[in-house]
Amino acid sequence: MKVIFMGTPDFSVGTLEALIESGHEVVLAVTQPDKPKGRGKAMQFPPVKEAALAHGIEVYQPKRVREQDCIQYLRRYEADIIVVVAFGQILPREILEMPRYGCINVHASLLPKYRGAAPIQWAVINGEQVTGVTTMRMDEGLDTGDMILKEEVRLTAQETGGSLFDRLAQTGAELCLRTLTAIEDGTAVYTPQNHDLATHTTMIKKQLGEIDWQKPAQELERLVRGLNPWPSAYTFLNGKTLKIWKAAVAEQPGQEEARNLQNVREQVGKPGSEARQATIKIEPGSVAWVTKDSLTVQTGQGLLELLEVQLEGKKRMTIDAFLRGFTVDKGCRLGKE
RNA sequence: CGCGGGAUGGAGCAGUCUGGAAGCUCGUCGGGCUCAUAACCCGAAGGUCGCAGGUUCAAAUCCUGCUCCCGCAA
Repeated sequence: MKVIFMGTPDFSVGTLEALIESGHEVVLAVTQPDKPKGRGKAMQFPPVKEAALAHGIEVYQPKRVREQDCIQYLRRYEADIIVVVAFGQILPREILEMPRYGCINVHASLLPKYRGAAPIQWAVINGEQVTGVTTMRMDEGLDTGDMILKEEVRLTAQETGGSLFDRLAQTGAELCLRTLTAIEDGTAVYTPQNHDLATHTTMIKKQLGEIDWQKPAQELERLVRGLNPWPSAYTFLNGKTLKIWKAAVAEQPGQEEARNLQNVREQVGKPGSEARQATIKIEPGSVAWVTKDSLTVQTGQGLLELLEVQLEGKKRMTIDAFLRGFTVDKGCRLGKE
C-alpha cells in the first residue's frame, strides 16, 4: 500500500523500517521539527527522520499538522493509509478522513487501559504483569478509536522501561504489518473500546523520578525500573543528585546486618533513652546499613538496597565501586535537606 | 559560543589553591593464620598522573590549545 508514516521517537522507528522492508510504499515520513539537543547546542534530527533519510524517504516536519498548508501538502501524496506511531501531534478530522483506509495507530498498551502519553513506563511503575500493543483506527479522541489487533506482552521481574520499550517496539512493528494485511484483505475487524474501562497515563516528567522515601520499598523499586533509562529515579546525597539505576527490595537483615542496624539505632537514639531504643525507628531515607559493597536504605515500608548509582557529574557505577571512593555513613540521610 | 563536574596503576578516589620524592580504599598474585571464609596478618607486581606545547633548576600541580566522559538545561 501507499503509506504516509507519522512518528517521532525511537519507538516509531521499528515500525517504519518494518513497513519499508515489507514492501509497502512509504511515500512520506512526517515527524516533529528538529530541536536543539544536548550539551552543545546542535540541532538534532528526530530518530524517525534519521531512519527515513537512511532509506531515502522524503521527510516532512510541520510545526502543526492541523494547518491548511500542511493538510494540502499531505493530500498530494494520495496515500492509501496513514500509519501513526508516537507522533506527538493531534490529527485533525481532515487528515483522519483523508486516506481511503483512514489512519492507523500503534499504541503501546492493551487498550482501553493506559491511553495517553507514556504507557510503557507506567506499566512498569505500576507493577503490571501484562501489557502489550494495540492497533486501532484513529478517531478524534485520544486513543479512543476502534481496535483492530492486540498482542500481549508479559513483563519480567527485572523489566525496565527501556527493555519493555524495545520489546513493545518490535511487537508493535509486527502487529502493524499484520494489521495492514488484514485491512488490505478486508478481513480486519474493528472492535469498539469499552470506554468505561479506560485509564489514562500522563506524560513522564523529570520530577517523577525524585524518590519519596516515605513510600514502600517495593513501589520505589518499580519506579527505578520504570524510569530506567529515562529519565531515571534519583535522590540527593550531600546536596548532590544521586541517580539510582538499579535497586532491590532488601531481604530480611541477617545476623550481621541486624547488629549494624542496632548500631544505627544507638546512634540515632537520644542519649539516655535506653528504654525507647527498641522502638526507635530509623527514619525513611536514612541509610540503614552499609558494608564495603552494599548500601541499604530505610523506606516508609521495608528496605531498599541500592545496586547501581550515579553521582552528579560522575559515571554510572555499581554500588561497590561507588563505595570505594565515596564514604557513606550509617544513618546518613538521603533526599533533599 | 547555554551552565557546570571530571580524566591519576585493573576499579573508585585523594593530592592541584600554597610546584620539589605517586598516596588511600579495594582488586590481582604469592605466603601465613584458620575446621573454614568474601574475615584477619605479611609480602609483591602494576601508573609516560587524558593528549600536545609552554614557563621553571624542578610540573599530576602554573599557562595555552586539543580530545574524550558525565550532570543540568533543552
